[in-house]
Amino acid sequence: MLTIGQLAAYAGVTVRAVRHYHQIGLLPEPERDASGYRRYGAAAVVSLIRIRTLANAGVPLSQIGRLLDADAATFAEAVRKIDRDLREEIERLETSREQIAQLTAGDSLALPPEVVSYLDRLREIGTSERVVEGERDGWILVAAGWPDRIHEFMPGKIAQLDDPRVVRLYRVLSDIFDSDVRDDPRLEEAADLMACLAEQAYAYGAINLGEEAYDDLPHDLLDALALEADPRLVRLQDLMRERGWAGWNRMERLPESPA
Amino acid sequence: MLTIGQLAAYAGVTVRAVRHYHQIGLLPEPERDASGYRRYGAAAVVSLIRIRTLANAGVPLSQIGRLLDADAATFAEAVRKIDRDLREEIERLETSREQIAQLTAGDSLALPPEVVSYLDRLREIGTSERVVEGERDGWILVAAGWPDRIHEFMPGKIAQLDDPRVVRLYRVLSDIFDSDVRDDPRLEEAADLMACLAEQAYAYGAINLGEEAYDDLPHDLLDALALEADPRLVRLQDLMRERGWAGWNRMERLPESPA
DNA sequence: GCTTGACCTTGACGCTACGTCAACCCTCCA
DNA sequence: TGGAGGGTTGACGTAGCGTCAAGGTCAAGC
Repeated sequence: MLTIGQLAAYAGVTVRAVRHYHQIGLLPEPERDASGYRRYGAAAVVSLIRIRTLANAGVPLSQIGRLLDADAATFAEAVRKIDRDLREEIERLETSREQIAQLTAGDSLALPPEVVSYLDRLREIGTSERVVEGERDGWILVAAGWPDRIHEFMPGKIAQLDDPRVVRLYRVLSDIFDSDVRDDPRLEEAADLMACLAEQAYAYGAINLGEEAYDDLPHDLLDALALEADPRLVRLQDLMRERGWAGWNRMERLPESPA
Repeated sequence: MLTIGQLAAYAGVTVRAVRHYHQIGLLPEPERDASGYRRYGAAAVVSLIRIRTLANAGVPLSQIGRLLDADAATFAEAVRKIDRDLREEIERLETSREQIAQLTAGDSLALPPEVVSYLDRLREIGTSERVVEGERDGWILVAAGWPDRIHEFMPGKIAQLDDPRVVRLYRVLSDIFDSDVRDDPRLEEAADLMACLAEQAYAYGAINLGEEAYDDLPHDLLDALALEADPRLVRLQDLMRERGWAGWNRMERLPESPA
């Protein structure tokens, strides 16, 4: 007669595993000797080896019991199902591997490559890290909610960076938000630039077009994100309203009012 | 301000997952409103999306916190390690798939193919299912403990089945163990056959040879297995001893005694 | 003002396949 | 006779949430 340790050693498993199989009813509890020790016969070794063979093949313990005394057809069917599960799991992990291969560093996290190069170009034209991070977070929201449509936006955004007024705008914004001045006079200049750009876009019809096409974007979420990032943006929003523009991520021309 | 449900919906995760991230400190708990509800800003959506991006890529939650604000070098190193882990896991599952592909049906469980064909040949020569199962269990023990050496045994065992005396032996044993007779007279015939075969093997030197080479086999375990399977084998063992042979799986010639 | 349904709260157990104490008992060997 | 090295049960820990349970809250329609 064998002790639990000897049984485990013969089958190449741990004592704990054997007790676990007892607990879940996979291996029947053997007789105890006078001192309460479990005592096993040679047949238990065979049972245990058969269990381990299936377990090593990736069969969940909950199914091994049924499988061990199933007919050939049932067995084959179960084996097919387990193989399917394994294939799916492997595919999930392969996908994970591809995903992490994309994650080289900070920016690329949750962002498609064209946005990453847009952010890089922002840095090149002298945009401060704070402002770039703000842009990044905004694009993360867009990329998460509208992964397909982001490809429509980016070419235009990247092209904008060739406009010297846009470059100037980002530099001014960088200066403003890198300082701690509460009512920065440079906010006026920024507002002027933005109004000017909005005017142009409106003339080209880009804004009306956008209004319809991008109606489902989470503009309020993007607005909230910006305002959370820096309260001075509230002031900038006011200045824009003075110039006849409302909204933040989506510009709207206000009805003319007696100023 | 967003409720937890809205936050979760924006990021494409479950409410439970968000609460879990709070619990493990991955996502900071937000302020509560008057009624105790959690209220989130837009920045929380960005944080949550960044977390999910890493989690979807297979990064364990316990590491995501460190990773989100790590420098590029640390990040790259961590990504490499995670990729290694994923590769290992995939390889383990691939191995599992290969294993279950082998497990077509009953016998092949835990047995190499040559043993399976040996068992099939046993059936062909008219061996009963009970005896075949006994043989199978014995070979499972041998295959588990000495997976390499089993290739040394099998050719000889398969060749033995061409000997009409061996065929006769298995048929007699099948008859005996399929019946319920306690002191079956056919046990005598079985003993005669076994003694005869042992004598021949001894003459060819197969037994002495085996004695040294297979000294490390678990003969006592194999003996125990047989005796557990059917108590009538004890009687057969006695009969063999009368004929000058001891042991069961490994025969030994007894010293001649005045009988 | 009341109901109803959808949403929020905390707390707790469940899942897989065991690993790892803790606290204690039993056996064997020098 | 004592110590090493077995064995016993019981309980918690792992990863990442799912899924009740037992309530409190909110918004809408009557």
